[in-house]
Amino acid sequence: MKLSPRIESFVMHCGEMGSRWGFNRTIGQIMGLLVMSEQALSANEIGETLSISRGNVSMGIKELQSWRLVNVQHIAGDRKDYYLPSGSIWELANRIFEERSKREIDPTLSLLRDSLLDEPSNQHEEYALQQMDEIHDLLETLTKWARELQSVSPEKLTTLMKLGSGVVKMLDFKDKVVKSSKH
Amino acid sequence: MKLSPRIESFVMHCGEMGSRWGFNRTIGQIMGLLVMSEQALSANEIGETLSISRGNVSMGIKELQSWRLVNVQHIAGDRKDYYLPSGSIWELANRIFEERSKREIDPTLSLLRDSLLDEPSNQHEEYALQQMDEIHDLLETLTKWARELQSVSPEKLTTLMKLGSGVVKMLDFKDKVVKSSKH
DNA sequence: CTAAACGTTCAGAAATTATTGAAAGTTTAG
DNA sequence: CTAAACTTTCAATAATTTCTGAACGTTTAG
Repeated sequence: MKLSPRIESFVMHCGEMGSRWGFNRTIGQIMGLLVMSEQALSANEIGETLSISRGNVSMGIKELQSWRLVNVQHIAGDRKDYYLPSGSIWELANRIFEERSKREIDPTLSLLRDSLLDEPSNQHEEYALQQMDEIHDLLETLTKWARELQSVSPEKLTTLMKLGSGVVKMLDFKDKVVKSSKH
Repeated sequence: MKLSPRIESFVMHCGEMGSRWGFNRTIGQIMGLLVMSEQALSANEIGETLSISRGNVSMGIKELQSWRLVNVQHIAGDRKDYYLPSGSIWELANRIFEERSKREIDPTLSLLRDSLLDEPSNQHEEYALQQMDEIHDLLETLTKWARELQSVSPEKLTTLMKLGSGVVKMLDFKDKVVKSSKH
């Protein structure tokens, strides 16, 4: 499949950014390609378009499935697997976010939880544990916040995001209302 | 410098997580070590404690400085540079967040902006550009949100975070108040 | 001025990660 | 059952990233 220059440069960009987004070049390219394509693509089409081996496509798709970013589609009378993004751009971003906190935050949180069970045993540990405790708190708050936002409907989330720092003004507003109702 | 088992395992964990957080093992370890240490450390102390070469420490510190995560401290009558984290845990997390969006989002945003200037030139591009546009929107909203939250004071941000999905209930609350005031 | 005590750089070596392609596994049409 | 059309796996290889240590630069004490 030949890509237009513009689409090709987007796909290649996804490759370059791949490792920053948490996967590797090939996987970035595959995802970029699938997102750009209106039809689901077969493994062969993907491999030919990106000039990568059949085996590599298979591994890449497997990884993307573990991130819940692609789904398989079957076409009646055709034995091939056709791959497509598992949802809208919004949903994909959400999954990446979720999956990344699982990989980047959860392990640390669990280490810190264990580590903080015992009392400090000397001067150095006193300070170190204090620091660990702060990190622990921060991460707990972050994941709690993230988890709760996951359960909010996309529309409300959009409203919230569009509001930006207006959220803070709203906080003040609520404070005022609550206070004045106490009088 | 000999570390207690608990501190050592935290530092090693930072090493393992390093690449997931956007840097590499050594850099993760150095940062972990500095965060655990009440006193600023010299390059030699860092290298000896972590068993890494002098050159590697130098490069690691340089990288951490480019992330604005460590500062240098000088002690009168001592020629050595002493390194320490550039702020509280909260501030460090903030900087990592900021720096990562710079590296993970900005380049894509700029590619998309350019790419979306011209009209689609065929059927495939029509769909592809629509997708690019959605990604563009999402990233713009995200960065705007992030930028605005950066300008909010830590205390208010803490209140906001502790509130969690309560924020959404507040949205409803505001709606109600606004609506009822229209009667 | 010299030597010691630092920090920095960078070419080559080592370690890690990604990729290929051949072999093996699976499914289905005939 | 067999062959064809697929997918998956994995050992070997290639590419990339990280690390070392020697060479070099700078500053200052004596």
